[in-house]
Amino acid sequence: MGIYEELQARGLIAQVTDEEEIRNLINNGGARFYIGFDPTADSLHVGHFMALCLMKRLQMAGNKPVVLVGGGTGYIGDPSGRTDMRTMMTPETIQANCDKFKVQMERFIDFGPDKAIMVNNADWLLGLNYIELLRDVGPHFSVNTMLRAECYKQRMEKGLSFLEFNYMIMQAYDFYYLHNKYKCNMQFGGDDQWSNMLAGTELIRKKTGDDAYAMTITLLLNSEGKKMGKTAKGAVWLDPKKTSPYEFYQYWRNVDDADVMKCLRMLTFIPLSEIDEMEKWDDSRINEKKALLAYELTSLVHGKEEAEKASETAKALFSGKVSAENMPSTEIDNVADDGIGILDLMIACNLAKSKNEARRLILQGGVTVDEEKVTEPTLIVTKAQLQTGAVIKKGQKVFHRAILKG
RNA sequence: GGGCAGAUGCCGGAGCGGUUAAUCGGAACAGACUGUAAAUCUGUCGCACUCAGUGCUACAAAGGUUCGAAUCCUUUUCUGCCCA
Repeated sequence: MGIYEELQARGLIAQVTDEEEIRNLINNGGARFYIGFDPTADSLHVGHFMALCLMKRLQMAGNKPVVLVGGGTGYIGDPSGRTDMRTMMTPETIQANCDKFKVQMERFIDFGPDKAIMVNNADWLLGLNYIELLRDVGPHFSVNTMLRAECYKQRMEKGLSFLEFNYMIMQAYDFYYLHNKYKCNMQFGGDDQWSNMLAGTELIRKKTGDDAYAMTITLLLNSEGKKMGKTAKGAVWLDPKKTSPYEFYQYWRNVDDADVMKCLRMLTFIPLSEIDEMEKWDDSRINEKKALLAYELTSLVHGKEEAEKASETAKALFSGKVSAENMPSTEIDNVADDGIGILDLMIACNLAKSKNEARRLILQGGVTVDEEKVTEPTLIVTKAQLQTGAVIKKGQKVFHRAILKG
């Protein structure tokens, strides 16, 4: 079974421009493919993770990845699938984000000689001359076609600025540029990128007569049809400072029953034969699958050691032992001699946004400190408790340790 | 450039002079039930406090009319639609 068949079996392939050609290329390690990442935040998140995994799989099969960081397109903002305009980022932010991306990606992709390269489209986009560009690629784009593109449809009703309209042209130009410079012959991307990617293959064909291919990855949606990787706090990040390994683990530990198998297939590197075997498991083993999923992913992103810790912590906490070491924690300073009020403490630990919210949680019986249910919002947590690390439990499954600083 | 319509809480969307911190739906959070799942039921869902109460800040922004404005008027900003 070739890599193409494996991707297909894992449900990762959404659309392809030419199945036969693509199959041949990637199964024989002949693809030099690129995936673009827009630096819209200071960390990669779960959405990018899919793309990274795909890259890794293809790299393992002998294909050469080109990681493109959108330092230039970041100035524009991709309107695909969005109903509102992106906020404009400053050049400094864009650059800082690009740098962070690079560090995170090095965990996954081997950037050794002749293995993979990383480029930043700022290097060629920022120096473009408007008139030259127009004369160069302008004639090859049909506005009529562009307006019909799915990715602009939504925005046609809500309003689409010329700035964002040009995103497609920039992305197509990227592909064209990479094709010329690095013999890049394929592009991968999220399913929402389909029209942008097609624009690229067409531009290459029109300008050079060469064939180039595009393939999209299925977006990871949960059983409700929403993008996965979002929590109440926002995205699930790959940066341990933004989403701790424990929280990351918990996110996957808590996926819907209906989504477990899909996630195992699409996100992990567990051999398909084992996954097929798991499919046959009795329903009573569903939690085993979830634990496995969480462990595998945490291990991929944060390393085996962190995965081990997160898994141990979770096991301990949920079996009632509160002594676990690795739960998320906050260092508290400025504590008066007689202690700190539970309301302030919860805010300090980010467990509540306001005192009102904290009070509410307590009145509803949702807060526990060191295994004792808090009944009064006036409760004081003493310095002694904080010294050893007071464990606050919010709701059924949010554990947090508050430790005295110093 | 001209005409028309609109801007309400996380999102959608009511309200069109007082009884409105703002109907309703979704999301979210807590409780019950469970398997750290889903579904269901209950409660909560602007901020603060001495919290069954009180105060403050809010309906794009700024002014104004009024005893009283999210609701009326003026200007500004933004958005959609139509005409050029």
